[in-house]
Amino acid sequence: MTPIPKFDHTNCGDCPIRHRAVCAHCDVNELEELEGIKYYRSFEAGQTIIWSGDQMNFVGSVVSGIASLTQTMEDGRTQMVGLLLPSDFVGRPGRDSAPYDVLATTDLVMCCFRKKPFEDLMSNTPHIAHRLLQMTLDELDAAREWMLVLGRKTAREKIASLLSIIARRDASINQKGNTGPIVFDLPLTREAMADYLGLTLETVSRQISALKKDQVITLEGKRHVTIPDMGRLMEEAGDDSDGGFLV
Amino acid sequence: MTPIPKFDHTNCGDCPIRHRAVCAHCDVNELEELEGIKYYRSFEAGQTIIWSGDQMNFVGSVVSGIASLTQTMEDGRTQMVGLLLPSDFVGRPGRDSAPYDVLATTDLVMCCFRKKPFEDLMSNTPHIAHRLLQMTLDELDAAREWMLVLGRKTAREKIASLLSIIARRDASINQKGNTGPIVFDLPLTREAMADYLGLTLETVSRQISALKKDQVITLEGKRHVTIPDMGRLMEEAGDDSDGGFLV
DNA sequence: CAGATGCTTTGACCGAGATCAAGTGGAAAC
DNA sequence: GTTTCCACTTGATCTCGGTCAAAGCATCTG
Repeated sequence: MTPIPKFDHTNCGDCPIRHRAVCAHCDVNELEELEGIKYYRSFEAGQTIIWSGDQMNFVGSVVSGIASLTQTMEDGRTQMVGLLLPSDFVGRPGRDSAPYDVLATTDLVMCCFRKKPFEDLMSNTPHIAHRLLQMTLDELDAAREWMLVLGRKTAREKIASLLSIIARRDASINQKGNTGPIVFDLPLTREAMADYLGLTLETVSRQISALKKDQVITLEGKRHVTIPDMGRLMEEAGDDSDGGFLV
Repeated sequence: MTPIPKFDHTNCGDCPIRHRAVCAHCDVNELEELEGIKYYRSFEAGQTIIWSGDQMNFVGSVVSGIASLTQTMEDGRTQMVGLLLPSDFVGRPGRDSAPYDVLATTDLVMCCFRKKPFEDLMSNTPHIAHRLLQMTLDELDAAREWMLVLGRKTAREKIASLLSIIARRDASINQKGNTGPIVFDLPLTREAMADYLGLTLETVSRQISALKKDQVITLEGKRHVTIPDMGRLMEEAGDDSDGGFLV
């Protein structure tokens, strides 16, 4: 059994997501207030964090790991509707039941705030509300980008799109020079990718094999991906290769 | 040639979207400030309001009519990513170029604010910022709902989903008693529906014919729809028939 | 070691929806 | 009136991705 990831810093100043999360714009005093109501929770890969319809008595930020928002129909068809990376926000102030299942896709640490105190704090500190608005607008843009992928792209383009998103994010975190091949590990199973892309896991597998055969990507094992030419991948994704993207 | 729709009220107090738009929570003083920077613009059906990539020097609310946000790939494939109804907000404070094409789907009136003054006003009036956050979160929910439709539903379910969304909205505006058949006019062409649903216009047409044949809907002309049994339509859409929806 | 178990790959076949191609019907234009 | 136009419908055919089925492969278990 995987040990639950440990996490025990308590000082926001040391926090790895300090300047990207909902608290990004907070000054020292505001941060102190937040420290008063925050607590950490860890989840292991596969765990359900919140069930759709459940009461949500906290909101929070992903500190490390990946979570996903998922919708399921009665007959079992499921669609991932959000991929939450470190610094992303979970929960909606002003609403108390969850509209989606929230799953830990990898081992995960969250920085949680009890909902009521957070809401109170939010109404007094415009910095938090403003940052949350920014983040929500960014998520809305991402969701709309994804609607194009779901509605109009072919299976191959969908896979290429997902790979380029993951690659881009990884590049933005690791801050490397942007020349040379990009290397990363897929944080999702084939099934999770399928749920994200509106495909079956078989099709995901086939398209990954095809991209490998055509040397758009290289695979070591099932998860370790190398992208020799990012421009090529973007073409395969059907995007402008100039890739004018905000991260 | 269709005359451009007229609109000449200037008093926010009389405005039909007064309590649903971004100004919903404003008090009299705030409203007065808004009145100072607002102006109306009319568009006729089919006009492009903003091109993707253009400088946006205003933001605003849809007062009447319907606008759509659309993304287009180089080869012409297009996906609608937003359907803007009266009271919905257009534009993003803090960004100056548009990420999508904005089209007038029907004749349209917008209440516009020059961007800079609006941004300034927003930072001083939490009522506006807060309302905008609410509205953005609602749009994000709608976008995620739509991701399930695009990713996992069949063509028939997609059409039924779109019809039930339009029906539900119409019911919420017209505030009728919720018994008896629902009647409305489709505000979209077959092609616009196809762009919304990630289908071709031929498939849209076929599925509408099929729903008619199966008596889920009745058609007079091409656009006038009657829904004898809303529960039945929801079943066809693949939704829980209890329809726990916020409007 | 053998046997599970979970994730992944691959093959064979099928069908929903796309594509290509006419044709309909109503309203505006001449 | 008839011509044109546009939104829409319907048919025939093709194809991409889904479905069903089997097997590969790594890790854990006893």
